[in-house]
Amino acid sequence: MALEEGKKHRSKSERTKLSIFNAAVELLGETDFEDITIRDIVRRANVSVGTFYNYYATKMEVFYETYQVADQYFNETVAPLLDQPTAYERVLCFFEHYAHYSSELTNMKMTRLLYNPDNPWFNRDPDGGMVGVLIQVLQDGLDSGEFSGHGDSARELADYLMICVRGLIYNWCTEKGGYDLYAATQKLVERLMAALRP
Amino acid sequence: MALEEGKKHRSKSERTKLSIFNAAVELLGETDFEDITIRDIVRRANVSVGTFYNYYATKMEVFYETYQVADQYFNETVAPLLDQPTAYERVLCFFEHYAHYSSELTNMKMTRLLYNPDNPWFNRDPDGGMVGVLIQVLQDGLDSGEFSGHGDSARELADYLMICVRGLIYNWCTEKGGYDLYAATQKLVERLMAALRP
Amino acid sequence: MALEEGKKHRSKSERTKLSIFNAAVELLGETDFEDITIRDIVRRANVSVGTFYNYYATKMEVFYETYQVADQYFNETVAPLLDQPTAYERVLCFFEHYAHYSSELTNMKMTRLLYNPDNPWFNRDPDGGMVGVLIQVLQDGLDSGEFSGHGDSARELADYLMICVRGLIYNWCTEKGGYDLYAATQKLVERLMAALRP
Amino acid sequence: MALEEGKKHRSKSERTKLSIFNAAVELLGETDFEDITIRDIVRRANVSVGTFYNYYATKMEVFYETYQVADQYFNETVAPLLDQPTAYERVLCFFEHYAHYSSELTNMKMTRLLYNPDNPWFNRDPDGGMVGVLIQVLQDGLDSGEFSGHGDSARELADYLMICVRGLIYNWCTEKGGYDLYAATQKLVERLMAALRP
DNA sequence: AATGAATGAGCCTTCATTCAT
DNA sequence: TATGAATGAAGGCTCATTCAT
Repeated sequence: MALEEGKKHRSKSERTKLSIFNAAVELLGETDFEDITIRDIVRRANVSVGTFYNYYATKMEVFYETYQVADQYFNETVAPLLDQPTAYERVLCFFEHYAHYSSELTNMKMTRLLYNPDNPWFNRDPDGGMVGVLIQVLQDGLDSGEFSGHGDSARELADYLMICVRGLIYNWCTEKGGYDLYAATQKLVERLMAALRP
Repeated sequence: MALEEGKKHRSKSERTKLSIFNAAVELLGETDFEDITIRDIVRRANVSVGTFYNYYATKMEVFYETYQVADQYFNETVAPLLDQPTAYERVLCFFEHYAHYSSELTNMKMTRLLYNPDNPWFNRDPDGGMVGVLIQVLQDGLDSGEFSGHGDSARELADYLMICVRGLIYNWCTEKGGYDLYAATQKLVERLMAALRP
Repeated sequence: MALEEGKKHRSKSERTKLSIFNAAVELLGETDFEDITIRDIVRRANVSVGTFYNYYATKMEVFYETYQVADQYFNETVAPLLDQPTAYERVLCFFEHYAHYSSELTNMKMTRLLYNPDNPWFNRDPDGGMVGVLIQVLQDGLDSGEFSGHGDSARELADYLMICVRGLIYNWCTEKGGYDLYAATQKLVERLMAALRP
Repeated sequence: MALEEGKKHRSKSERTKLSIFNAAVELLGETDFEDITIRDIVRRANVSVGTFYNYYATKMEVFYETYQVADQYFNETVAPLLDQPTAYERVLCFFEHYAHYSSELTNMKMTRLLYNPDNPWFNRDPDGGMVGVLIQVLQDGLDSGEFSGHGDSARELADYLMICVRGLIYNWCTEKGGYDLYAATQKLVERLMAALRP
């Protein structure tokens, strides 16, 4: 993923850290998390093991960092794109990006890792991250009467959608990406939205 | 899990194998799969490492076996219980048992493990296992006009439901079983069934 | 090798022991000694591990027994065949059988094993075994003036020949039996005999 | 073995590797190859197991390395010493060094190990290694008419000599080095050379 | 005599992490 | 900052041997 590409004039230190991070992300796209060794990462990043530990205190840290990056991506890049006229369309668009993001960054092990309660980013306020973006869209739909939560809040509806879509991504992972995640996501979300009809 | 409890007069050999299997299942409920060692299992089963390998050729095998057990359970125990008048109720009942089963046997690691393509049981005919039971119920509903697949087959609808419910179980695992899985499953399935209304 | 074939009416016990011995010998012809497990042997002999230990106290014993068998074979079967007119021909004939015997029974690991000083058969009187047969032939040649030991005794000449021929068998083993051991033995012995010309 | 002793100013890394190699060689002189454990090696080398694997990918590798060292030794050290007037003397000298080398480095297990077809050095061009040195000497003798191959090439004659001398070393090993290998080698080679008389 | 389940010491190998340079 | 050699706990698995049946 072309994360960070727009920025320039990084210090050497920043570039080293980024090369480590990118190497980790790349490997995550190819290999199971627990099969990735520090050696794999530093070999790809062309640095030494010692250097790795100059930037990350443990092996987990570099992976946790991808979580932050995801939130950033949704807040800075995706949120501004959600300008479709109906909330329904905006939900679809949100998950289109979610599918895109997932198919490039996530794999089963990674997802599991990020949801590991040891992850210090795990219990952060959901409103601030990518789910926050979705909640906002759903709230808009509830407010305008376009959706009915049948008693549930926007946050609860977001959980409902996220849980199911993650189930799909999970399934897609187990099938080794053997089908089109975009199309499958779109079809699934359309179905799920049936429950939000007023 | 009370699996196997009804049977009697097992040979010593059968009892040993069962104690290993049960120890593995128990540990799976407490610990990550990859953090469970052979030594952990045999310590709990009160046998030696050598004994473990008398019954299972590799560490994986004992876990794969839980998969078989699940299919058996659904075919032999759950299927006969699905005698409610409407297909809708039977679907709910199926997932009630699925939630029950999952909350006792499954955890995140286990699910992931079982979906590992290396699992020889992974590519078995789905109609024969637990999903087969669900497919049958959905087919009945489609045939009677109680459901509409909107162009999808019973198998595809089963996938839709299973994917989402697994997403829920997965979420439940990440939250360390912090909420009532039965209630959550029931609520989710009711929502999902909105998409099957004719 | 058709060892023991001529005898009849063995007791069940004798037949069991023989089947174990034969299984061990067969495996020795296919696999390295240290890669043969008790399980391999008993599986081929169609008996249980317990039965193995009823007849042999340790894994080694069954292999050591082949040594005895070799001596027997040379004393009982080969010796009577050495009736050629010249000692030279008798030496060639002896090694012809030696090559035959080796190519069917011996492999590198086995040879090494049998020469292991822990082998209780190792330090037995050489005159009694297969080398004894060779020594006799050489003594005859020395006595008749057909050979000259250039100061060495028949025993020393036998060692000279045995050492070199074993070197050949050893080489043949490392090349996985890739050439004709009979022909190579014959050629080698002819060469070695040049040193025994009066 | 005094290999490598002349060199100085080795890096720490080189010294560590050498200490592992030397420990392995030492142990080989005392114990069967298959009875030598990694732990034995590293204990003697005063390094950790992990360090062993920093230098050798498998247990075999360290032993295979002795093979390379042997070739080097013969090419770099022995070959220049073969300056005697007759080819016959040069052959004797070659095997004198061979006996020296073997009695210090080789033992039965080692020889067997090195001849293991899994050894990547096994099928290397023989002309390049120690046998190459011998072949050259024999070729000289054939060219000058000092020897007669009776139809065989220098390579074949070298095989003849090597096979027999290895048989001797093998015998010497089985007798736990209980006699003077130099003297025995000299006597044997002199005998073997009888077959090369024109 | 025959069985085979049970044993457990011990093997090879991996890899996150440390630290002297 | 950067390096990479060194560490060592820990893991999966093997197999000769024992012994109750």
